Amino acid sequence: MTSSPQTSAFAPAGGAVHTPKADMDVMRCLVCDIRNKSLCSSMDEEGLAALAHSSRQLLLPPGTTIVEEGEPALAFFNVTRGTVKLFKSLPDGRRQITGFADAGQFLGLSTAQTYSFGAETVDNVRLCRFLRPQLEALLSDYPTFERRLLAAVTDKLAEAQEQMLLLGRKTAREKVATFLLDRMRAFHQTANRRQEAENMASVPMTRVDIADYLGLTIETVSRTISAFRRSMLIASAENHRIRILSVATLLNIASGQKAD
Amino acid sequence: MTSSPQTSAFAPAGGAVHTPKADMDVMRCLVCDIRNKSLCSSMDEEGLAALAHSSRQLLLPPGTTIVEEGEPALAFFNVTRGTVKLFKSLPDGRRQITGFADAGQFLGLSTAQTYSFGAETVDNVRLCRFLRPQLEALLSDYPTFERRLLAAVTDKLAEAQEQMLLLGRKTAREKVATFLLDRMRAFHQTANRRQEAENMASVPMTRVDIADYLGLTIETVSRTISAFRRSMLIASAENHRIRILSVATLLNIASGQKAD
DNA sequence: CGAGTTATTGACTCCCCTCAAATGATGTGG
DNA sequence: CCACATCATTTGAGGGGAGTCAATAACTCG
Repeated sequence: MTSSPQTSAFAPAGGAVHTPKADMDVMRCLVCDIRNKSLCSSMDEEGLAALAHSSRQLLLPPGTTIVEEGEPALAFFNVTRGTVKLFKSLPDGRRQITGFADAGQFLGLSTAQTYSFGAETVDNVRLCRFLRPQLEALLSDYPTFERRLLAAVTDKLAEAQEQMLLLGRKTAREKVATFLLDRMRAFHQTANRRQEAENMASVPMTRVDIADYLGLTIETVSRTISAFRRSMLIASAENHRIRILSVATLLNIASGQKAD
Repeated sequence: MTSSPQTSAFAPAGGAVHTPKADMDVMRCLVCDIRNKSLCSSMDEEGLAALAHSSRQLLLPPGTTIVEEGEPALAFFNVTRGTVKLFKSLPDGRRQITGFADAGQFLGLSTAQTYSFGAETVDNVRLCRFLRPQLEALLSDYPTFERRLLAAVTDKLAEAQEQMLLLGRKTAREKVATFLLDRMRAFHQTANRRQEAENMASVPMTRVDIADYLGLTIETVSRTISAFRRSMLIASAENHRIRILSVATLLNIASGQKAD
């Protein structure tokens, strides 16, 4: 909504006077700590400025609705901090979480007029919102950006297929093992210091969310995690974190070998 | 393989002498009966000629492997007739079919060096194969084609999310009802004559495939279909076809209402 | 510290799986 | 055209893994 005059430190010479706010806005993507990950990595400096110009940054507390199933698909988002859950529901309230979008992931793409899924923040989330016309302009103006988005959606599809294998054919034990390893990888990718990330998994979501993601009940999730803890495969850590004590064993379990 | 002399009435005037083979090749997409559906619909006549030039047509019998899990991802395919199954497997043989690609659907997209899934024909299949460099050239040369592919992948992702809801949260009864309705829609889209397609579902795949698609066993699939038949919700027809007698009731079941 | 939320653990149930056998469909050669 | 082999599907009987219901324990945050 705010249409501010945009002339930045990197802009070609010109005498325009501009507000600090506008300055900050155009800088946002250039200094963003995930500009080299995610879709944004397809952009050069000029492109990053265009991204900043096309988007608006949002800071949202845990449990905030980002998009609602069935509502008009007006915007596209890029997560730059925190974790978002995507889900679909049945009329009686049964819910399936189809994925978690961590920092660097996008969400909100739709060819239909309305969203076919809901999205909600898990923890404190920072994201960039692109309204649809602006996203389309970016796609047209920056072929590398469009190519990068195509690749990102393709990756998401491969992920979805992997998750279908999990939901349709894995046991509870295998599901939870897979989940913990995935969370370890996610933490590894988003953690600032690699050292402390070693064998650590970030699990900011509740048991309800985990159950709805794995197609289980909270009781089964809880029992399975307890069993892993008793078997010394994992150990609890502070701040919704779990330390993986035996990656190899969990890998075996996750891929269906019956090795304990 | 059979190259029959093909010089058609639609060929542009011009004195160039060319082989019948080349003629046929360049015409293939221009006369394809699904050129207005699928990705190809993004192309004008010149584009269709480019498509034909970039691809090779394959005719495959049932049970033929198209791509193998873990093999180099060298090609991209567009199904123009028949049905293809896509799947992922666990080391011990458990399998999840992640989708069926009917006429007009694509398959084989991958950002990785290797395919993360397998694909096999269900019945007699005709498809167009694009080698990777040629696909990439098409994407660069025809922006509308790339945009269309992005939309197609986005749709596939939405489908995958719907299937995750099914796999994770629906009962056997709900799964089978959903499947039958989906097959009805698929038949509706690909049938030549709309009249006979009314309430008809094409089910060319075996019980094993259906079970692996729905995350069930063949016995449960069979029992559930038998129960629907006894309840007069469906009736068997010739040629792997099923007539839906009560779409409304099946819709209720598929969406989780307990209405019989 | 207490009220509300979230997680764990236990006892029991049930839906779907497993194992097994019969029936039906498809194709092949005599 | 039929006998026979093979494969796919159906149906039945019984068992088990995850769900349901219920109570307790452990957080979280005024």
